[in-house]
Amino acid sequence: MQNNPIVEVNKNGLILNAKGFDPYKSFECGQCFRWQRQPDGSYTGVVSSRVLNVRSENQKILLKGTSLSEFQSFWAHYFDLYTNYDAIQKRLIHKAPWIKTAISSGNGIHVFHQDLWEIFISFIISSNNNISRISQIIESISQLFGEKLASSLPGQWFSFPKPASLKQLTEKDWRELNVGYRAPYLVSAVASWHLFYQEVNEILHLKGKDSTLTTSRSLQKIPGIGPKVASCIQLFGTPQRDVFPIDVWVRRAMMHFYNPSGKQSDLQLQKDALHLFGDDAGFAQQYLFFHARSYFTKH
DNA sequence: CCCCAGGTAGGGT
DNA sequence: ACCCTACATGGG
Repeated sequence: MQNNPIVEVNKNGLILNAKGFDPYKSFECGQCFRWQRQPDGSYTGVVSSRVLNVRSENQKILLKGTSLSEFQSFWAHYFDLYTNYDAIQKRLIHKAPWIKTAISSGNGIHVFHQDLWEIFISFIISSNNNISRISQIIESISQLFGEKLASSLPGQWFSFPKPASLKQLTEKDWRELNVGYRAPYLVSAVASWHLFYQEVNEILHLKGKDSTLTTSRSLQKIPGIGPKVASCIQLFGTPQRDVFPIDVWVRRAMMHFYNPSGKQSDLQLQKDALHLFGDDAGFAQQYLFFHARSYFTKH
C-alpha cells in the first residue's frame, strides 16, 4: 500500500502530486470511453453523477470540479491511487523481461475502478468496433437516456443511463443508435443484467479460488459476450485483475514479444499469459495494449 | 472497391 | 479444440 497522494487545494482546484500516475495515458488505454479530450488538451469525464476535469502538466495533476473530501472519498479510489504500481512492474519484469518495452511506453497507466453496469454495456458495444465509434454511441445514449448533470465545468454533461432507462429500448431503438447487429445482444443483456449482478455479487463476496473463472462463465452465458468482452468487463468493472483480454492489439503485441515465430490460438495465448503473469495479468495486458496501439499504428 | 475496428455466434470438421 | 464466415457501421 502506497502513501496517500499529496493534495494541495487552491482556488483553481486540487493539485495532485501522484508520482507514477499518468492520467492521459490512462484515459487513452482503452479502459474508458467517457473521458473526452478538451480543446486545451485536458480531459473531462463523467463518472456516476460526477463531472471532473483533469489537466496533467509538469508532473502535477490539476483537478477541477471536485472538493478535497470528494477526492478522498471517491476519486482517489476511482483512479486506483492506493495501488503500488512500482511493485506490479517489478513483478511483471521479473516474470517476463520482454515486457519491459511495453511497460516503459505505458508507464503511468492506472486501471480505474469503474461502474460495473456501465462497463457491462459499453464492452458489449465494443465488440468488432472502433474506440471513437464506441465513445460516440455511449455519449449519445447518455445524452438521450441519462440525466443532465449540474456542473461548473464548460459544456453539457450527462450521466450514463441507469438499467431501468435502458430497459425500455427495443431492438429497433438500439439500431437507431447505430449499434448495428449488436442490437439484439443489448436488449437481452439489459434484461439479464439484474440476474448477472446478483450472481457476480455472490461470487465476489465469496472470493472463491476460481471466482474469476466463475464470473467469466456467468458473463459468457449472455449473448454478445465472449471471452474477450467478458475479461474486459471483469478487468474494468470488478476487482478481478487475473484476466487477460486478447484483442487484435494484444495479439500483435504477444506475437511480437512473446511468440515471434509461429501461430498460437487466442486460448493458448491466454493460458500462457495467465500462467506467466498470474494475478497481475490484467496490468500486463494494459501495458501491452497501450504499447501496441502506439507502436504498431505509427510503424 | 478493399480492409479494419478492444469479437461473437453458428455452423462445420 | 480449431477453422470459417456473416454480421452493421463508419473511416481510411
